Amino acid sequence: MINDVKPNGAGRSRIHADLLDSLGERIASGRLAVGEVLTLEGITSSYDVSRSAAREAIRVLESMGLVASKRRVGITVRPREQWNLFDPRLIRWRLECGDRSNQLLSLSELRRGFEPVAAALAAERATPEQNRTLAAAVSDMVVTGRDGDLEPYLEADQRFHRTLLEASGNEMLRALASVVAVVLEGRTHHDLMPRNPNPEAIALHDEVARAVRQRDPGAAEKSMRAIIDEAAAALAEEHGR
Amino acid sequence: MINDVKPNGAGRSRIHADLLDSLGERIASGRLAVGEVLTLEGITSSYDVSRSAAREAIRVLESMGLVASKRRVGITVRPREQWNLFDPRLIRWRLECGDRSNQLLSLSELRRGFEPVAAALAAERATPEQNRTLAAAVSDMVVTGRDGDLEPYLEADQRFHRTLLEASGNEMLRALASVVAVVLEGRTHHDLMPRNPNPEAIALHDEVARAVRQRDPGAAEKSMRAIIDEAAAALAEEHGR
DNA sequence: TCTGACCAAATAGTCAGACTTTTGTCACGT
DNA sequence: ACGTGACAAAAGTCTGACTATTTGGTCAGA
Repeated sequence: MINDVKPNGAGRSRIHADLLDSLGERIASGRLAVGEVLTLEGITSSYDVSRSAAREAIRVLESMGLVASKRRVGITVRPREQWNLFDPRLIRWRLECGDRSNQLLSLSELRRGFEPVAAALAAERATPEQNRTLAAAVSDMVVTGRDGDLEPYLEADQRFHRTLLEASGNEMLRALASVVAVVLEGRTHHDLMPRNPNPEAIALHDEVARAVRQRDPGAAEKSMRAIIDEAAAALAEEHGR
Repeated sequence: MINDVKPNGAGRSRIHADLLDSLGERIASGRLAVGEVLTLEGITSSYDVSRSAAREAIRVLESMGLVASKRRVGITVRPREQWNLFDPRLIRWRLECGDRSNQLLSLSELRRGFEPVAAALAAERATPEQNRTLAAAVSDMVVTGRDGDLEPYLEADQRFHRTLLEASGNEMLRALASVVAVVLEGRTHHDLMPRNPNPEAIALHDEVARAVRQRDPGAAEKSMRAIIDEAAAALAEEHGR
């Protein structure tokens, strides 16, 4: 009996969510190794859930590319190359255990690609409302950053990036907002942030907001690239010590 | 009774796959509008499948952010901003109907972000084996492109981009290979390609391959950007006429 | 008439058990 | 060695029951 699931609180559909979370995290962390084989029977008995609950969880994991189900064989953990790494849940699982900094490193490389492009597009398309939101977010980052209030700072930071990606007017870029949010969250919640946010980083956010407001795609793109590089450098430093 | 599902061939788990496909496509195409409400009961009776099958399909759609399920109210189609647009299946559904060119346009903007970065990274990290694969893919593109063999050309094109993304050594970038593959596939299978591939585009692929081989990240990045721009321009032209 | 408490119906969530289909394995005969 | 056929294991599917939650309405009282 695997005592991995959270207590069945007064919440909604806990069984499915808990089972999914537990299995997903076990796979993401490698505790269930690639190639390992499960059976529905095994899951129902070790987690003490019904067959339907187990099947539904497996179907979701299958849709994320984490497992493959075959008759007469069972449920096999698929090789990592087949995982759908952009699923926010999988990202969260991977951050919660195992290769945390690994994940954050690859995410940073990726952000270096798409956030500058998003900034450039936003400079062409942002609405006045979005510009106001960006300015407000930067302002909040300044205050909370100075006081060392990490939670509100995180919220403002997320708001900044989400707004910028939305302002790009590109649905796919906007969809990456949840990914970026998870990354920022993971960075502060897993002690990969300096206790006080770097004032330089905040200044760069301000530069981006200003460039977007002034419809200067080139400058927006450049400053955004600087933000990512700063974040990557900070991450490397925290990781190194 | 909605006669939307493919005939139950000799395949494996047809019921689930067909139901999921049908529902997913109906939602992606907008035939099931945002905010519309389904019930399990309705699904089981209109598709003539069991409750379990319906539940499993809904659970997967839920995990993609396409629907939300609530007691006493039913299964609601969620607003598009909440969809997980990076799920390869959703991309395919959206290409198969409705906003095909819309989707391809946003994908192009996105590719403009990450493929150049991938090319630059590949120039630093590609193995000799990968360089060989890139060269072979370009060679195949030249011959099949000259003869107008669109299917083999597509295959070589996909191979090129997949290899490049893999060579970036970044797992997230590699994961985008399936996205790019679907896009390339959609472009040729939906008459959004010129009958004969543009020789200039092929030359650009060759430039990228050479820059990667010569460990020149800047050149690789630049040429890759040119590829994307060429593709976007071609797409706009095909779309425009 | 408004307010609040309570009740009933609708609907998803969960479970248990049966049957069907596919497929890997192994024993058997050639 | 090489088919080949029987067996069994496992997922796939279906059905029906029960549970839990939430909505919406009803009714008593102020």
